Amino acid sequence: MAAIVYEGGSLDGGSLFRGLKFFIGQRVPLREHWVTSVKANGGEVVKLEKQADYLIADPLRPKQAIAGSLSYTFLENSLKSGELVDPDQHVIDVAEESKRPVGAGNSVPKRNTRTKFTKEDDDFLTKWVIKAERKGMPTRGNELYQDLAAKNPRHTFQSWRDRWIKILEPRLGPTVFDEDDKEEQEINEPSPITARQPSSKPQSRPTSSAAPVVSTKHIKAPQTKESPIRMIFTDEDTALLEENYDDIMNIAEDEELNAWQAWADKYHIHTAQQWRNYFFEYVKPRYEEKVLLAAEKKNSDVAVDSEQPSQPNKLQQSEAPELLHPTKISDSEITHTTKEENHDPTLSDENVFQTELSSFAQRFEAEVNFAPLISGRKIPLFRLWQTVASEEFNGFDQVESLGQWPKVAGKLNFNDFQHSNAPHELRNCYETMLADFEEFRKIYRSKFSWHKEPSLTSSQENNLIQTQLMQTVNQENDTEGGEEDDQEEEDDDLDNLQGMQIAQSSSKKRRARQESPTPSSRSHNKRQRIDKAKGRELEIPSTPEESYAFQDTGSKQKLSATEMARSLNNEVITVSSSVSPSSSNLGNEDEQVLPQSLSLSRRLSATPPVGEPETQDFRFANDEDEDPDTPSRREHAIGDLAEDSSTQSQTESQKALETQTFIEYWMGLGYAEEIVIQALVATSMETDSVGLFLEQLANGTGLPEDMEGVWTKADDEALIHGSATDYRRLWQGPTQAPNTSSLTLLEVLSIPGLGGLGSLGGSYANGPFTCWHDE
DNA sequence: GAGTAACCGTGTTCATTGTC
DNA sequence: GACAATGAACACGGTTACTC
Repeated sequence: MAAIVYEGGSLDGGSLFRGLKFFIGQRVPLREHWVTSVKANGGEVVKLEKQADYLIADPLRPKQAIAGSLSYTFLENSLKSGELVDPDQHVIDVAEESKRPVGAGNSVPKRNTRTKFTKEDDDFLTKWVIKAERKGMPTRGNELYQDLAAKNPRHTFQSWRDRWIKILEPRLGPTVFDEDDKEEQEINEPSPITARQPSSKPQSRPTSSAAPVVSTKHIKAPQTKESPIRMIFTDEDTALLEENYDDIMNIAEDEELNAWQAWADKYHIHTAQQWRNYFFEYVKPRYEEKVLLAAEKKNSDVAVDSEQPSQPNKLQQSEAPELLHPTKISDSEITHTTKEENHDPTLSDENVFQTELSSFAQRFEAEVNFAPLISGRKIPLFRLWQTVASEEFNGFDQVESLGQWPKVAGKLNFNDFQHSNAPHELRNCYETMLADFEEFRKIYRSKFSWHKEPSLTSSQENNLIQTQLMQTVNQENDTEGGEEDDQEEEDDDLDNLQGMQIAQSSSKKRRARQESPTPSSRSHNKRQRIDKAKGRELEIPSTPEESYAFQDTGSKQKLSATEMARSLNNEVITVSSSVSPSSSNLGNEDEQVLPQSLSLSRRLSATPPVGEPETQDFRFANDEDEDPDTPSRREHAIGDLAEDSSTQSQTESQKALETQTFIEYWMGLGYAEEIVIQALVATSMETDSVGLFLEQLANGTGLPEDMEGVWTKADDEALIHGSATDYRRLWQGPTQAPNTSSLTLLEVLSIPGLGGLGSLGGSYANGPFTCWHDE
């Protein structure tokens, strides 16, 4: 062979590569040069690798080289030498994993024939992809189709993938579901969607420019192919899906395909896939977020909107009622006793429910999720409360004993097949967040049957409340006389002592110490259920009582009147008035009611607490001067309560009995008697605070010194020099606190000039207990 | 031969993981 | 935390069998 050497790429022609076919990779350096050189020397550059005798590639890119490829140095050296050099010396060492043969390669089975996609293939593929998508798997990756190809080798995974991406997904809907599917659909039970979809919905709706658009990630058909299906979803579309949220979520997995197709058949404006994508990508997250926000908003509303009287379902009406209660349980379904007796407003008024539960939880530093996630759905906690507390189920204990949680789940539209775990989750949810609340309310409501008093109207209750407050003021005025001028500083102390009790109305006297104590400073309910939430990080916003603390004076009375109309407070107020509205002895009245109930009610965020009248002694002492309306209201209230005045003379034996009851109650909860007594002493018989201290005393951690209601050494030092010495004799120390039979403290509460319990200092666990009287 | 669609390869982007 | 390595996901385009 005549060797023609082409130095520097000269192209004078030759026969060096005559008869040889080369495939030169696109990324080979100086590719054009090599192509020209090959052709100039009689060779042929082919377009297909498999047509080539030699594959020329870049040795610096072995991964891109085909197995058996030669480096371009083969051409270079051959041209230099004028003869073909040994190709073996120029073979590119292709990495094993990247080796691939010419053409389809060996990594996948080479198919000599094409396999047409049948309808069965398409259906199989569609169901496979939808199923995967529902599990959150990517539908455009390789893995999904590799698995599919392993299960159904009629096509390669690439082919399956292509089929879906290029063909089925764009046109999904009308073409995916063939007659066979429809027949199958007819055989199966009608899906919830088809069974419950509204019959009068328009079949087409105007397009809203502001409406969200289905993700083009999944649906690109209208952009590439002729399709009557529009991409824009209107608010009506959204509302339609939200209305059927529960039903959609209850669709069994194997029914989903047919259900969406049926849905799309009825609402032709979108394909089944579009409807489905839109629902899961937009409607469902949005819906759940709305539920959550609605719950949170209610909490904040409760804190801020203190002057608003309880308006049943107000929020529900204003904020997507169907959202919060897509399948609302009717009041009649919940209870038939609402109008006659013992109506629990928490069952009918979500605002009340959330208010009271928030307060209850706050009391125990627990966190309440008003939109808990159950089997992937966020449900309003109120609905769970309504359902379990309804007459049909009659509370947690009955549901638990009768194993009715599946039935409860059914009531909440959980599919027993698809959401098999929903009953268990609902139970846990209820037990964690509602069981104690329910128990509390049961005890509380049964304890005070007065609530069933049918003759006591709301206005009467309000009047009772007013009267209670006014009588408290009267008592104070009668006993303190002109000492009111000196009350300001004392009020601060009272604020500290009584915490939120005064917060509602004594706005001007708020001090930093009234701020909510740190979580660690609060004790917890001893019971286990509540403690479950103990470890959670508190996210409860500023306490509602804080909000009330800044109510203007003019609103105080109104606030009391309206808020007290709320159930729990009504209960307490009525108790106070009916049992013994002894206006001057706060402690006495506290002891008249169930300790836990009382303490809890005092913590109720948006409502004046149980012992409000008593605890407002000093507040109203000031308020009297500020509020010109007070006298008239007082007269009115007194008039309403005239018959109760006879009950104000509580005997000491009654007091002793109540004190005993109080202590026994807490002992019944597992606290040692001395612990209860110590807590009582520490709180100046402020039963509201007892619960806060009991746990810490029981744990041996002692009482915090920076906690409201706990009197510190520093406080004592500052205040010990007053006329309190007159009363110091009453206290010998924590260990000598009044026992269950001692009413010494109770007597102190009514000592003229002392100002009731409010002016009585608390104690700290390890220091001398001190009473004082501000000069 | 042209058109279609099944099949395939490759480059880019991005998220995850491991290392420093 | 920064960086690199790795692999999955994705988009795009090429190849080729098949049909008309």
